[in-house]
Amino acid sequence: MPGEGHNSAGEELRSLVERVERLNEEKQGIADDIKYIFLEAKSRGWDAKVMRKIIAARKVDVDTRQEERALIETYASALGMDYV
Amino acid sequence: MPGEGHNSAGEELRSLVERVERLNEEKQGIADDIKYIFLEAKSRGWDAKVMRKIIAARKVDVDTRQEERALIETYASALGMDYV
Amino acid sequence: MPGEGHNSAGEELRSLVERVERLNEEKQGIADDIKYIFLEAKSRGWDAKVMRKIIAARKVDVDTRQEERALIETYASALGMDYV
Amino acid sequence: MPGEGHNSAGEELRSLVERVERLNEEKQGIADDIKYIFLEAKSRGWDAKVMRKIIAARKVDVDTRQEERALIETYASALGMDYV
DNA sequence: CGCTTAATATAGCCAC
DNA sequence: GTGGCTATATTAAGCG
Repeated sequence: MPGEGHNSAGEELRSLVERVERLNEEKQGIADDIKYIFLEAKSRGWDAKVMRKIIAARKVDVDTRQEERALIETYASALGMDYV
Repeated sequence: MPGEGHNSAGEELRSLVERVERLNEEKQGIADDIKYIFLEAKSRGWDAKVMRKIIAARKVDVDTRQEERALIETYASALGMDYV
Repeated sequence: MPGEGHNSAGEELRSLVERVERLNEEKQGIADDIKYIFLEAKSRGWDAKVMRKIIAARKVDVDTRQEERALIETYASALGMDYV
Repeated sequence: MPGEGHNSAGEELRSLVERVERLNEEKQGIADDIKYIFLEAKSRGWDAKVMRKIIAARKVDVDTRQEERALIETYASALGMDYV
């Protein structure tokens, strides 16, 4: 452990731990906000499961996906595989 | 799907989706901050894995933790294992 | 814990634990075999990273993927999003 | 890509990929077997989570485990925490 | 509340 | 040997 013999070692650790805990709380708060939005959407008749799929799909940048496909297809064609 | 026939249905869905996406970005930002703190801690000589255990332990009370440990020791003893 | 008072409880637990451990060893052996194949492929000039992509792509059944896309596109069109 | 111009290059790649796929299937089969054992254990009243901890513990020797625990306690004490 | 799926954490591997 | 990356294992969330 760092700072052996210095009484400030515990303070440093405490500070690091508390910073993480504070951020974890913020993160949880945001997760709660998201959950609330899905509840709201559901109450308006939308399907949360499909919404999640859309959000996941949008997360993958189109260009990145196309680049990946080009790379994959180069090799896939060598296998004669049916990659749609 | 709600609002079939109203052109505002897509807008409502879009709004909901974008609100979730915005919050997801914030959440990811915080996750990155946390990761950075663990890197900083590591660079100062602290063990990130142990820190995570400490942070998890601070979330549950002493009794709960003792019960979990007692259960593990019971299983270990049933196997004739040295579990310290 | 089950079998409280029966001396066979520990035997049952031991049996379950040892079955899992045995299977874990087998699984590890196969993982080693796979690692060896990638080393062999590399020595023949193939790119392991791309091979992994191909393997992952083949794992997703084409029909399943197309069904998912149809579902996603239904909703995506409501957002006017450019899902390629 | 190796063997450019030789029609056997694709076949070599295919062979490598299929060998990996075959082993992945075997590996998955074993993973399923393990999952089944935990279900069986659960149905007999054992706690799968505790069993996993026991199995993990059996992989490391007593000294290592004691050192890890001592480190956690050192951190906890630096924070003035009750860690039992 | 159990069962399935997503998020997170850990560990192993590879390249630098 | 350190740091990023991938894969696995564990945990939490969501859904019926």
